[in-house]
Amino acid sequence: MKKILFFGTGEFGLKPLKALIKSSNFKIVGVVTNPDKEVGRHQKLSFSPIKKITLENNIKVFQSQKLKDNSKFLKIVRNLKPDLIVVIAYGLIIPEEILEIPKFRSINVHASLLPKFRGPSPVQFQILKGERKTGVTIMLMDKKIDHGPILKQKKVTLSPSITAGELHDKLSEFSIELLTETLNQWVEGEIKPQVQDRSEATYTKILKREDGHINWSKKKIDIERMVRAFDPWPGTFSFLNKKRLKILKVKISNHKAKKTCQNGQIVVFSDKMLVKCKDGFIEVLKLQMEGKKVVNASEFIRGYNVNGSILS
RNA sequence: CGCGGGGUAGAGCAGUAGUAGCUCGCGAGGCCCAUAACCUCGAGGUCGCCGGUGCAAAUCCGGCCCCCGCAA
Repeated sequence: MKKILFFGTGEFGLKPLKALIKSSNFKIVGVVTNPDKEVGRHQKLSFSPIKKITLENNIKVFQSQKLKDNSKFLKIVRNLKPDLIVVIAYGLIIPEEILEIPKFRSINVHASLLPKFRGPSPVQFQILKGERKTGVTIMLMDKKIDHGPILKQKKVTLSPSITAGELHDKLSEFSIELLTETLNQWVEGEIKPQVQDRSEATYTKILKREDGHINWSKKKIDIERMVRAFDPWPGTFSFLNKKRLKILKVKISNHKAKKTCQNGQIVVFSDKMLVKCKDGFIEVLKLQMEGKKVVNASEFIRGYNVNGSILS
């Protein structure tokens, strides 16, 4: 049984971690996850689902603000004598001196077809860019982010209506089998790592809340993709009368815009809510006014008199 | 005690002291070849809960419950 030290914080690694815990070929000797945070409306201290499942299985949890130049943590890892390190959605950069400890190296699961969409937000950016294919890559880690040699990769077709949340769950699910299969073959020496083609590399940045602010002078297809790409996080929004209006679900409209319409202007047509953008209208289907509940556009129109108002 | 908005008819909203309203939905009838369109009439609310101050409270004061935005 090979000993694995697992690094993970995000939901993405939850199911794969569960699978490794159950696996008879591997033993999780510890889980490293980000420190507990004050979270939610009342700033209550809470910890990640990864930590919860780890504690439930009586596995040691390590939480550290920083790993770089942290000799204490380095010592802990050395003492655990892991055969492998597995990193999924951890959230911090892991120093090379730690990655180099295990005999079978350190392995990362990444939600894109590397070398494309390296970086922290592959799921969102693949939808944003309108990719047709996506997938999961299992790779060896080195000093650079998402740069190491590929062990295994599996492609999936990307549905044109999927949201980031749905794709995230789908790829996470998809990772379970791929990871265990890859690890088994890797420790048996059955896989030859393939170096990434550097010339094909693209990068994603970490998304911030403000990135969800819709620019209505963009094309309708870009806005539609953005709404799906940022669902559920960071979400897309606009402002109506200085109040924040979350735009939760939209559809590309085929209605022609009059010349007098300006970008961001709301046009109520029948019981539809259309918003002017660069090359036509986006139909808003579901939205939420600050402090209010989520409503369908038809309900929203009845209560608020917004025909002709401008979203900014 | 992180900051803030809100709980009014089935739905979404307006209404800061004096007999509760709008849009939609619902019911009945009408117009029409016909209709999700239009017209007429109608049903449906103890205004989140409890207490207080007023001649009078959805509206002012206090407490409680629930929902939500920001922030993380």
